[in-house]
Amino acid sequence: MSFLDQLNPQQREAVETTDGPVLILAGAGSGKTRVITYRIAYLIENVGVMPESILAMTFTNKAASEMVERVDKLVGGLSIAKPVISTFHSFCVRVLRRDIEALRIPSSVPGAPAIGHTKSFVIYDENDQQQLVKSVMRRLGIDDKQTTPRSVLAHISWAKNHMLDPQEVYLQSADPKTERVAQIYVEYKKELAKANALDFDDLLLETVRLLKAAAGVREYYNRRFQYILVDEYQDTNRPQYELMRLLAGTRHNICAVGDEDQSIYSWRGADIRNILEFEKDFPEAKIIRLEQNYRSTQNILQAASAVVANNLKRKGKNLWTSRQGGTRLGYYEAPDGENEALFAADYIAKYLREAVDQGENVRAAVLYRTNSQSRLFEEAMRRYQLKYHVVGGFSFYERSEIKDMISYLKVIHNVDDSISLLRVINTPVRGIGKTTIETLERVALETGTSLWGALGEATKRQLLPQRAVAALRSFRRLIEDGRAMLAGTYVERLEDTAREDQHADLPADESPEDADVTFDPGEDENISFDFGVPDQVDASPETTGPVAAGEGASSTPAAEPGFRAPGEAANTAEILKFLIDRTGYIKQLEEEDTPEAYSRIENLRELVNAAMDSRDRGETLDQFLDHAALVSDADAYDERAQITLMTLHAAKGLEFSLVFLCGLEEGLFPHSRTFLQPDDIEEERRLCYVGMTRAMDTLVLTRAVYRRRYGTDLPEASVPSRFLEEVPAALVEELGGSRRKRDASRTRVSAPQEPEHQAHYAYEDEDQSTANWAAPSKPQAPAYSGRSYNSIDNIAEFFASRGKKFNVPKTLVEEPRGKKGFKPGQKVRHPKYGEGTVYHREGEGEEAKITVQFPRFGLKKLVEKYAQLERA
DNA sequence: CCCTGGTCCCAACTT
DNA sequence: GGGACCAGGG
Repeated sequence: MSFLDQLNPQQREAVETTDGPVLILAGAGSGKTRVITYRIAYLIENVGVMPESILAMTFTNKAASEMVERVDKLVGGLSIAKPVISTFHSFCVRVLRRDIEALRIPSSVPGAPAIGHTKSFVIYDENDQQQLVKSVMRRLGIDDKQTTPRSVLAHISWAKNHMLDPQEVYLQSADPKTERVAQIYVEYKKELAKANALDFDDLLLETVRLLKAAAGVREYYNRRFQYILVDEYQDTNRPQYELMRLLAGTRHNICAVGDEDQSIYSWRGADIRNILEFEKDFPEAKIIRLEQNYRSTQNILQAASAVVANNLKRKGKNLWTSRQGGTRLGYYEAPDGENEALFAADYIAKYLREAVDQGENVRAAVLYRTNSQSRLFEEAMRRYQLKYHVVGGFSFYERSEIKDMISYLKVIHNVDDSISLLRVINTPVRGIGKTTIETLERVALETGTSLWGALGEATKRQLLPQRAVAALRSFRRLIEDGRAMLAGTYVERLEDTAREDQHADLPADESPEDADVTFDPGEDENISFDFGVPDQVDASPETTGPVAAGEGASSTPAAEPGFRAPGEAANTAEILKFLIDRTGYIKQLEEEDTPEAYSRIENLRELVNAAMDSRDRGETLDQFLDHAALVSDADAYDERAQITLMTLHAAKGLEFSLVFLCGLEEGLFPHSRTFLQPDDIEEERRLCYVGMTRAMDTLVLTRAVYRRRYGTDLPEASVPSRFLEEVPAALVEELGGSRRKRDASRTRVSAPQEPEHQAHYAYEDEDQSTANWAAPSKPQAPAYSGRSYNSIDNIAEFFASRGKKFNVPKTLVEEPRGKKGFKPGQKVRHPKYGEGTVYHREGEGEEAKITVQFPRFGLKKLVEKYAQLERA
């Protein structure tokens, strides 16, 4: 095969060793993804393996979708059947949707339903989990001041990742706090079961339990998947490891790929021993090392290797590259976080411009330790009118209006989902208040049912005032009608709906109000807010997979795209429209008549669009919900974006011509929470290694001398990250910063190495500023106080004073004050959001804020002075 | 019962 | 900078 010629001997061996266990130790940039994808192609084309009997597991959706794409390029069009390439969690959901009921056990009470989850289970995200823990703690009377729900949840998750059940946590507990956690854990589990819900960790745990307990199910998957690949093996945790072993069956055609130097998820239970002891698990294993790095220059590789060499717990390896030399690493020491971000924007702007001039297509990334650092970089990029893409951060599915609608869908899908029910029972307000809910909760507890069950019971027992009963009945009908639509048995009840809500007297599809939520068929495909990867991953088993849509007793038979005949099951989009309409959700927002409200309406339309897309893919409601739970818009990693902002964790597996590694300060990176454990520091160092090795040509390290912790606090002086000290000085070039002698603690900057630069530093004017470096723990006002470099003018001034050729964009320096004065109705263009219409204006002169409606981004409030708006 | 505004924490990484 | 929670008035 011709594609094999593109591989080096080790890669080729890794591809061609198809049978038996193989461990591929793949150093950074050594062509790991290439090996996996070629191996899949080789199995299909050369060995004649059926595509659908290949299973590849990754950690992130990003990695999965990239792999799908690359495999498609190699073997696309050969067959309709595709290999299953999926994250661990997505894979588990599919298995559970098919077979979880095999875990059900008959009730001890004759005639009572069996115990255990059904196929209609819902997935609880972190928020849901937190609500659940909170309510359990409230009920147990545990003060959540000392034991916060957060910490309890973290503890429970830790236990789950190590496969400890509540009893084991209790037995191992040595302090009252852990005992309380065990107690909460028990109740938490019960509540999940009652709600027919699984949390993220359960997805893995229950799948493992299922494959262990149900031999038939296990055999089914063992027959189905003959070749298994596991990516990022160094980051597998205990449940993932067991899952892998169960799936490998007795055939052992397992191929694990990993790099112990890139293990960065131990906090999620990843056990580095999995990779270190692969040979013990599979004595017949073949080990293949990929040590040629194709990505980075020698300088970058050498620097990264020097840093990670400080770790004691590693096997050690020799990565080499044929890309001799290269530019030295840059180091820039910014006075503060704002300046650090502006420097990055400036540098990247120049870098990209030069590349364009030379006809090169390059990509740059800004990497940071914590998500909250992104804000400053975003602002800087906007000021420089640079197009950028942020990975992570806020999610579409985290917006309250979206969560509300998703919760409605979840309740319709599974009425026992009490957390979701609680969210929507009075949203929009329908007169069901605290007292009513408390009564329901009490009844639910007494009768051992979910809140939905309590709803009927409380009405029957006449425990509530007439008003509340009426409100509850209205809510109940809404949900029942939604369920009837789903089942295809929905019959219009005019007399009910008319009394309840004047909107409900028409089926969703024909309602005149539909203009709010529906788009013309010709148009709606184009108005898609990109909040998910194209779901080839989930779609693949549709055609061939074991988890066919609507199989068995699934409550959600597949719906035809387009309209439906009477009596046929409604699809997700139709139910959504029905809900929006019947609850009057949009109508209420319209009455609010605020920019924010219209923005929410816009988001709801996007949700309907998403549901229509889902329908067109032939997905059922549960698949739509699974997607919403597992695939966040953070995964919409846009490869075409020239500039990407993200955390170091999110950058794993990616590469960029230029990488900015920012915030290299003790306490931030390495993070302060890792100081206590030497092992944690080693993990931070690996994270640093991962970040550095993302760079192909240019790597710039930066640090801010002063950094603000929260928005308004006084900035604190920082100590340079220890990782900076570990980079060999010979490989580094100072980019106008004041990098002092190696040992920060004894530095008084008494003898500046580069006086001409130092002298220009504003904070050098005052003696005390240098003292801050020696005693950084004490929060202190910046020594350059009185002069803030946050304001635009000062930034320009600052750079001017330093004599640096650091061109702050013109618009920053010469403010076109009052020149614009955009008025409502006017069309404008924004560098990031594109064309929009001015909606509202408030304030005077340069402080004026204008609200602009952008077709794809909804309403944005912008300060006219800063927003780079143009007439369109 | 509902809405508002003030206050108190907080923020590590991800499925 | 911002979400979660609570007190107090309508």
